Amino acid sequence: MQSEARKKAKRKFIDFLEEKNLRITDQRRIIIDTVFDTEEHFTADQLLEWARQKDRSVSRATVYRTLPLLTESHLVHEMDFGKPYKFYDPNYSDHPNHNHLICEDCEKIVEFDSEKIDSIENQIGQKLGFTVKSQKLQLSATCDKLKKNGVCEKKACD
Amino acid sequence: MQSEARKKAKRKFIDFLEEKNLRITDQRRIIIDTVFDTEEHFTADQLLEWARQKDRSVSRATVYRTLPLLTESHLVHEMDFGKPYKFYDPNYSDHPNHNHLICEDCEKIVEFDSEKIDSIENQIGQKLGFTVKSQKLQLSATCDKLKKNGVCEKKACD
DNA sequence: ATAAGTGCAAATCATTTGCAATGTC
DNA sequence: GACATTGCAAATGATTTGCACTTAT
Repeated sequence: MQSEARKKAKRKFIDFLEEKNLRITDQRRIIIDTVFDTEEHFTADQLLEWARQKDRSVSRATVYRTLPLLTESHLVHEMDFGKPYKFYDPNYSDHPNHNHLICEDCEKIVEFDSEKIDSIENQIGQKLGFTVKSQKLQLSATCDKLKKNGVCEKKACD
Repeated sequence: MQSEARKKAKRKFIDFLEEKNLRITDQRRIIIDTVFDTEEHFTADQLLEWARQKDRSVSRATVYRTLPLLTESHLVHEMDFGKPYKFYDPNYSDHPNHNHLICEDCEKIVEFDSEKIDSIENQIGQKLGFTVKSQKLQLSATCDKLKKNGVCEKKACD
């Protein structure tokens, strides 16, 4: 699909590593490929699993050590939905202004843009005496389809 | 200040417990008093500390077992700011539509209302096929005062 | 009496870290 | 070769839970 954007993101991350004098190892390459070949949001655990499918040499520690680099480079966005683990979003550099809705029934995460909200946020920050660095608008919701059909798209819900 | 609202909140929580046939113990009374006598946002650990100042018989386990009851009653709001521990807000029932800004420098949490955002959120949910159950708009920001004066209100920042 | 509540200590579970070995530049 | 990076296993730290005892109703 959008392999162009993904290739660009990979290159940008490699550049980021080089600028910081960090090394491009096999494991990092595999993690990068995994991250930017999916459009889905993922957890550290999922990323580990996917990466190890490509190459067993990737360890949990390396995943956990690479994730902060990915977020620091602003190519991946870290998100907290009140669950005991974090979610990561590889689409961030494409549309940095997007927000998220998580379905309480199936944990599906849906992205949406909203510039309107962005401008309100900055107004609010100003009024309070802060400079807004980042915003997270997170909606928890229940799926309308579920109520009608008894199932979500992603998987069965109870 | 607003001891009326606080008294009401305490009573509501007692009612909540009674309706669920749960018991009103000394420890719970102390926790309730602690929670609704502050207007600050707090963590489980802070609540434990404050409660134990009033009465050493309160244990960490009881705090952790009471917190879910408080949030279930909708009198206290649980919040996640991407830190490894949760924050709780005892002002929730007063203005259920408020959102939060957290200062990255000193962890100070500031509340603000915004009905504008609420209505946008519901529109978005509808468009996507979800019924919005709850929303969290969280801004991370840096303190303007800090930049000028080199200190935040709450404590020194680096 | 009985079912709920308590403290304690042990268990969980995501994430982090120390260390000795290995790989990159 | 210097220094970053790795996997492993152990550590961390917030939260949860099993259990035997205690208490509210």
